[in-house]
Amino acid sequence: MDPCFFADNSHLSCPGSAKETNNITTKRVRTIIDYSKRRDDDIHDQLEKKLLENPTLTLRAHHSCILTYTSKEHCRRHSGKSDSGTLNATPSSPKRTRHSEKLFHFQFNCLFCGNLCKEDPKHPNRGSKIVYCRTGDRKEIGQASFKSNILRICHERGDELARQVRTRVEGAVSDLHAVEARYHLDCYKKFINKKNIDHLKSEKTDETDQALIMLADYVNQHQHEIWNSLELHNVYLEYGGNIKRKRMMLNLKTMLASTHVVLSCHNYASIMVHKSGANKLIKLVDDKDAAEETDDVYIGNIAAKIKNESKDRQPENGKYNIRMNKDIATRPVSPTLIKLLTRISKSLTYECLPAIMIGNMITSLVTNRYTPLLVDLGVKLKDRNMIDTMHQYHTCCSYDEMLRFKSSAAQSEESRIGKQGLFNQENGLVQVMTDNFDANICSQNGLKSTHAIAMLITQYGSSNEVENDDEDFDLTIPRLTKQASRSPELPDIE
DNA sequence: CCGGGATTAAATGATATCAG
DNA sequence: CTGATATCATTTAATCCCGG
Repeated sequence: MDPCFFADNSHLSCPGSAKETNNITTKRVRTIIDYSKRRDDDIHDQLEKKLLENPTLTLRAHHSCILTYTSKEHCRRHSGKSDSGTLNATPSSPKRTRHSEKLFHFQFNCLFCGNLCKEDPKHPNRGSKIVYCRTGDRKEIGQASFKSNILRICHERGDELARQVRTRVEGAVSDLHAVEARYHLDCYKKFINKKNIDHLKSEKTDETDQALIMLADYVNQHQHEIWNSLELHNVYLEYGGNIKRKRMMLNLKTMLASTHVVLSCHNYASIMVHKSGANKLIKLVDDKDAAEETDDVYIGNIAAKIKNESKDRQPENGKYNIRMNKDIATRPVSPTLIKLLTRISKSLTYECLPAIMIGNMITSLVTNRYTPLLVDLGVKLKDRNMIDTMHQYHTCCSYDEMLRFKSSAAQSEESRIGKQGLFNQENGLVQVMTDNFDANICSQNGLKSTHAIAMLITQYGSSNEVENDDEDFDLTIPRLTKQASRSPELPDIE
């Protein structure tokens, strides 16, 4: 067999005689010369000499060797980072698909909170009671239907939750009972609760609270007096105000922020005083550094707490989860962190995915282990570039870890299947059903038709084992060591 | 602080797939 | 078939981390 031209001609590592070499046409030889010039090596000199001697020169070489040699990518690698401009080209952003949006099914999710709304067959009485929408309209004429009632309350509430609920309700093609809508009784109660609605309303109308404005005027007129919150609230009530003391103080504080200060101490009524008079009471320090220092202390405390909680919840090192759901994803997240996040934004609550993501990222960074969610995301991303990119942001595991998971999963599954013994006739009759099926336009053969057979193998009786498995099925698989995941032990074939 | 194992990013090589 | 590109596993040097 003729040796590969590239075997001793370049720095490429040619597989040598391991594979058959191919005939290389004269045309291709010329392209090799071109690339050789670009690479600035001595191959083009050699080849051009040979070509002069024999204008119809052909060579023997491995196809892949030529591909590697002439690949733009390899040329770029070879020529170093001189033209690294293209290197920094950012990878295309991931496509936004419809299924990346949170899905809502009337049959599975609560109409109001949007969370899973299904009875647990094992514990039917556990959790909030589930109500199924049964009737379309009220019997009495003139009574608003359940649907229009909800829409009315949505209008009254006017908050984010109401917006979501309205989208759901209006999205129902027909009546709610027709789409088998359901909801948690508690959620419904919370939703229609008058107090909650009033609370939302009062929040909105704070700015136009006449009683508060009058109170502010009153306080302004008596600049030299010192008020405590109880006195202020009494005056406020006299003016016809209707919100609680604490909230009133907060609102008043923001209204009078430029002229008055509020001095508060835990368990004592807050004191409001004009800034000019405050120094009589307490020596005021307008020191930014001091404020920052106390901030530092607070942040330090919270950080330490979150760190400890995260460490307590670190995922087991030797196990991988094989299932993924919100519960598993939330497990490693520090509750304090969630509290903090919820304070920052209402869209970062305990239940929402971004908060879970942030929590997982933090736990992973603190404990230096990948949480199940990160591994899951890594597997989902699949593409190496994506994984590398997202891993830089620590939103998924490293590519290596993903490989390791796959390898662990494969080996674990292999041993499990081995034990199943579906094809062992001693466990019961093995039944095989086959049928051919019609052409699928996507998978046609050369004759533009498919000739495919579907096969189903079952065994009655062998399900016993599976059912047992289901009861307390091990939801984890062992995490193999690096070495074991790379060089799998081949199963013994008997 | 240090040593050694574990992990990682980047480079590389091999093969598959795409497009003309 | 050719050339370009995508995909993927592996190697390697650098870095990290943990226990002593």
